[in-house]
Amino acid sequence: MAEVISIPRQVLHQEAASRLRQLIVEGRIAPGAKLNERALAEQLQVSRTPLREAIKTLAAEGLVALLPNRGAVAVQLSPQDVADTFEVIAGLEGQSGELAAQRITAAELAEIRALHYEMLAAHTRRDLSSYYSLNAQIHERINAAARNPVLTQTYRNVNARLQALRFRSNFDERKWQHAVKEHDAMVAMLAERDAAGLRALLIRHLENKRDAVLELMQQGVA
Amino acid sequence: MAEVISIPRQVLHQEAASRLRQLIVEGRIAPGAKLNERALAEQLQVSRTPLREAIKTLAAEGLVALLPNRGAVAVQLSPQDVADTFEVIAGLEGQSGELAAQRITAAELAEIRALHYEMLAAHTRRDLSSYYSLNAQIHERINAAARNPVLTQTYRNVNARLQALRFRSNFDERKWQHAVKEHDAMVAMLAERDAAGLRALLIRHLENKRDAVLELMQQGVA
DNA sequence: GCAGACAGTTTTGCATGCAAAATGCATTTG
DNA sequence: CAAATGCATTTTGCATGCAAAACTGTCTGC
Repeated sequence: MAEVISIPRQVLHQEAASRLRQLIVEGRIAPGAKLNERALAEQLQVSRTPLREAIKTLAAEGLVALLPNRGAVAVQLSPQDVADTFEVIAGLEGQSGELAAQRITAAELAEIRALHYEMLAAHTRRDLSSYYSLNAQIHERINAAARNPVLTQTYRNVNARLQALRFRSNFDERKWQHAVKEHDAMVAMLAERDAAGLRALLIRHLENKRDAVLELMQQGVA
Repeated sequence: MAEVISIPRQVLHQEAASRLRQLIVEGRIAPGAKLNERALAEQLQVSRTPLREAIKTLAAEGLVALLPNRGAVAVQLSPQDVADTFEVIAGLEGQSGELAAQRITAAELAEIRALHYEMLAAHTRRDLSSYYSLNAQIHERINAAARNPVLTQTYRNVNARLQALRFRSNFDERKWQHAVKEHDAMVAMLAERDAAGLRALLIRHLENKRDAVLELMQQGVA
């Protein structure tokens, strides 16, 4: 007889944390929105105890803010917060690129190149959703090629706070063109194992993304 | 009549997290040691619920590891973990120095210089405890001068994992001398606002610390 | 007409109880 | 004698209950 009871793959508080993280990163819980424990617990089908543990986890990751005796809210980043966060991400990506250029294997490089071409296709089709996903994958792969799990975790953690924002950026055609060009250069520098060059390029690339996001924020789009 | 009941300055789970963090960072809970919820709750004078929330916070900070259905243990870093962590810290400190050189005020610089002289005094007296504390303070001040709260938080978070280890390093007289010299150069470069130079110096400084710590680990001292 | 007080409700924060998983230990078995 | 088995105990993970704080809306007094 087959298993009747479904086995939870993770413990509940981790499952709850994953799903809540996704809700926030995807913007389905708006920045600044209050997290009502009872309502969220019902939505996620867990009791308040594991949910509260999940909230503490996300608080440590910087995705929610805790207001003593007043619960938790999804973080709302000020333009200054966004600028600061991009500055840190730029440093982390720069380091990732620097290390990746030294440590990447041919297979990894080939995979990044393949993703890059897919991204070009998405750009040509003006398929923003695919473009965004492929873009994120390429940056993740560069990070992975640096072969430093601590760097990867730190990068992911800080990056998560920006995901909701970047979701709608790159609408400006000229900036989009420019970002694609920068990606071209990235692949070339990776192939040439140009550590310093890739580092500098990634930092500029992130500065451009920062400016694009800040501009959108000022227009009230994000 | 005066207040009879003491007002808890923070909510319990945050208080518990602070104290537990301290226990781990100071090495009073050994790396790899299991965290028994009932015993810890009694020691910290809280019930298991806020303690469990505190443990989730520290897990997100990377100070404890969660073993599903088997509780939590204080992290034990392998030499590779230590090397990876130092690599990230080096990047973060390098960036801190780079930004600090651009943004530091005269007052901040003066304070760092004062701390530096105190550190020289501690070194002359072979007062390792004071030296260690002043050393950490100087690095914190440089970080603060970078004026980026996200960078500061990220730095603190990653750095916390190493605190227990560095506690006993720098016993090697020659390396100690060299570290002090590097600190001399740091202050000079800050004064000259030499961003690139300070960045490079801090990275080298951290590489030296890394090597010292790894050496001690191999000797089984830490 | 509006600030402030007040009662009712909601919500958070914590303690406790209970089921399931893990652990320890003695006994059995090959 | 080592490995395996079974039982008792411990420990974790979660649900629930309760007190205190925060919020809401109403009413009173000026």
